[in-house]
Amino acid sequence: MNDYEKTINDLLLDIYDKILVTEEKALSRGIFKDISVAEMHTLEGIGLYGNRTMSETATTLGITTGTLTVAIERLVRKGYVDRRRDTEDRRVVRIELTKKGKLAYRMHNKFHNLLVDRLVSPLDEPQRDVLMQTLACIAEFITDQYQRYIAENPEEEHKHA
Amino acid sequence: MNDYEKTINDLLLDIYDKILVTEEKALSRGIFKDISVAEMHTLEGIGLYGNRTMSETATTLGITTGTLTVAIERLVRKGYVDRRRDTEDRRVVRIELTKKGKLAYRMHNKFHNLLVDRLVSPLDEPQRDVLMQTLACIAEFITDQYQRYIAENPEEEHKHA
DNA sequence: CTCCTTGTTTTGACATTCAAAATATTGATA
DNA sequence: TATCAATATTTTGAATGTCAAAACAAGGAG
Repeated sequence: MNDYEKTINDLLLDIYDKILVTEEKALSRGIFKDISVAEMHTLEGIGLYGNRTMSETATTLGITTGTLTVAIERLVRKGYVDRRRDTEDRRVVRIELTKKGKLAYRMHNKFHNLLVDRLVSPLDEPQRDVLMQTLACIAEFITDQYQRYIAENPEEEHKHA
Repeated sequence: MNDYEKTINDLLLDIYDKILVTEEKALSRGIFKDISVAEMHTLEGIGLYGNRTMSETATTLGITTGTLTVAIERLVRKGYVDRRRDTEDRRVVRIELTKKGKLAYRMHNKFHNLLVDRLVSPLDEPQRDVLMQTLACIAEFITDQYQRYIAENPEEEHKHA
């Protein structure tokens, strides 16, 4: 491990260490004090263009449907999510963000947007291309690793969005 | 947020998410199957040069002492940590990694190093520069937010290592 | 109509976390 | 020295997040 790699490693550790706490605190002070990072993640999984089923959403989030049932239970109670049975196939449950849920989603996204903006704004056009290539390359590698694990456990097809 | 920024955002989220899952799976299939990511994090908090107290370690990890007590309980039972009362001040409890704990710590470090190595090895020089810049920018952004939170809560000085 | 399949919920278990109460020890002081 | 406040840790009770497996409900093929 050379100096460059060591620095990258340290940066990654630092980011991972602080990001969760920061997000959690940002949430707990905002307008939507009553949802956790995990719950926000669930809102993201449902997405703005709702009408997705429980299983679809669970797959997106990489959790079991049982876990999602419990999470949705709470989010419905808190008024962030709407849930109703499909009229065509009454086994299916459709979930959707309420107005409040969508608002929370957008507020949280602002945090991400701010970060990305900060990231790309100092870069000129060629550098932006390089950034895109770099991230694409890393994403490809890590997806590869990820798929390898999935391959060993074919039952868990966590198709992360 | 334009298309370019949206793609960057999606790539970042995807990478973030998959690195976490990869780490978790790597642990659960490695030699030390019986410890979770959180437990490994606790081992990291204790560090190789042991003899730290419960409170010191809890502060490093950003958790309460009560939470740490429970975690250490399990890690002692599993043979990763040694715990004994300080002979000078018998209120104090000193914890330390066992041989097995140190081995696990080092193995996990290797995993990180290998991951970073594989991540950057396909990148050319300009890509590496952009990567470094980008991570530094993210770390700065997060640290910034993080500091803002610390400033509002001076009592909780999470001095992350 | 029966039975298999599919989508969801329920249940039981465990990990992680906090806040607050309980416990043990120290050190200062009346 | 006996007492008491402060300090370090553990214990307790509660919430959240998670899974696997069982239970339930509905659809669809014969």
